[in-house]
Amino acid sequence: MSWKRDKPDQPPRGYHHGNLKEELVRAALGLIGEKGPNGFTFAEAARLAGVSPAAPYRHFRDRDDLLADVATRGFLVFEAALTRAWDQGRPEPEAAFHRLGRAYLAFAHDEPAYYSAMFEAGVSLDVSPELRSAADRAFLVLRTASEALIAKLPAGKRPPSLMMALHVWSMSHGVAALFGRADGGRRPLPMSAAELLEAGMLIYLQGLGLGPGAKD
Amino acid sequence: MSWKRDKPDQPPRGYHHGNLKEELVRAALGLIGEKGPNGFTFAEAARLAGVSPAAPYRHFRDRDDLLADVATRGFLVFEAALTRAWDQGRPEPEAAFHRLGRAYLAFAHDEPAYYSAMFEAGVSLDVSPELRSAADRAFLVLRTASEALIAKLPAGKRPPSLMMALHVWSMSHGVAALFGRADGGRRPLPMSAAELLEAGMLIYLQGLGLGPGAKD
DNA sequence: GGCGCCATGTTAGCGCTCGACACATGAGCT
DNA sequence: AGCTCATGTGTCGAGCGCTAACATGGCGCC
Repeated sequence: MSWKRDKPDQPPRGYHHGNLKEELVRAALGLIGEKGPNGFTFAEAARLAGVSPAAPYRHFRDRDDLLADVATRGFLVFEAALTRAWDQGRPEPEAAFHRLGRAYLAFAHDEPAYYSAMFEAGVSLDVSPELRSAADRAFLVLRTASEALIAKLPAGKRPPSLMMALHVWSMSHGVAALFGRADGGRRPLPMSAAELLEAGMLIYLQGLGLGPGAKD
Repeated sequence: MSWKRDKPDQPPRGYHHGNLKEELVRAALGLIGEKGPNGFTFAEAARLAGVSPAAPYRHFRDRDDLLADVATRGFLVFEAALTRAWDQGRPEPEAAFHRLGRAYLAFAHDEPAYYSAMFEAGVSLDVSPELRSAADRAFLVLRTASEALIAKLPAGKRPPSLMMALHVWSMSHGVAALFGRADGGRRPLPMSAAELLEAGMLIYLQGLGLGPGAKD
């Protein structure tokens, strides 16, 4: 009845929606962004898309399946943002590296819905190969950047690039999760999350021997 | 551990449970540990406690209120664990500091239910003053440890202890959230989460000038 | 062009949880 | 003893996840 068309001015669509899957994903994104990954409801997404509560099951096995799809798309967007920020390490790896950190936080801040689905919804990476592959590709950007920085160290003092990438990811994720959300009711800080992360990364790089006054 | 009431051979209790609030919290802990912070259900906790589905509402305003209570208790346990690990910086701050990091991960690993409620359930710290206060006291341990380490630096090179504590917390939380859970279906690592965090902290401290070969 | 398949949508319905009532019980106080 | 009130019970309505059976119409096939 009422889910037919909330907006009566919308052009009436036929029996078939034609693009329901996309619209469900967008509805889910909006709901997750508004009310968190748990406030999102299958039935409400259907309502937003203007279809009956059972229609989504034609496109997603269940609620988790939709969530996993959102997370997969999130990782794709994430990877694109990170890749753009890294820009193959131009003009120099250090500057590009700090752009990467800012891009990480910017993504968590500007795309809270994606970020929630990716890291906070409890979706296992194993539910679909596409999800894992998308997550792996996003991580690969961090790894590539870490390798480029490590290459500037003398051969004897190079840490494993995988470990460095994991450190970078951990710190970025920690800052984003604890302090980086849009005033999510967490702790007030004397500095912005971006500044906090940048300072932390500078100290970490210094510890690796990649400080500002490091000689290569 | 036989707090379950579903055993029919249990001595029947009277109309009043007598300790329902505590038992609900323990039931919630068990459920969160088993099925994640969302798999936990108010009615099921009541069932585990052997009371009717409506009884919990006499003790908790709603589901979130119970979750917040669990989180508050979690922070108390967390603070105790961290305080014990730090042990006032004995015998020397560096060793105590690394104990602290291991304690952080051990807590995330050994008490996944508490950790979920504290950091992953989306509970805002503002829902109750006790929760915020408990979280603040746990953080204070990290801050105290950071101050003790910073004091070993020459006066001109001391970073703000708040910032350092935030860095420590961020990295610990990042490692715990991304890799520290009990094989929760995340990414396989070439090293344990504890080793990863310890290595990261060593590099970070090195960057601050607190490395193994630092002179004080 | 006509026909039929089947992807996509709808309705109906089951079992569940959340949360709200009114009501029952009995522990502790006076 | 008798009162009182915190605590537990029974029951209800609304909403959600998900399934099964049915309706529609776009598209390929002859």
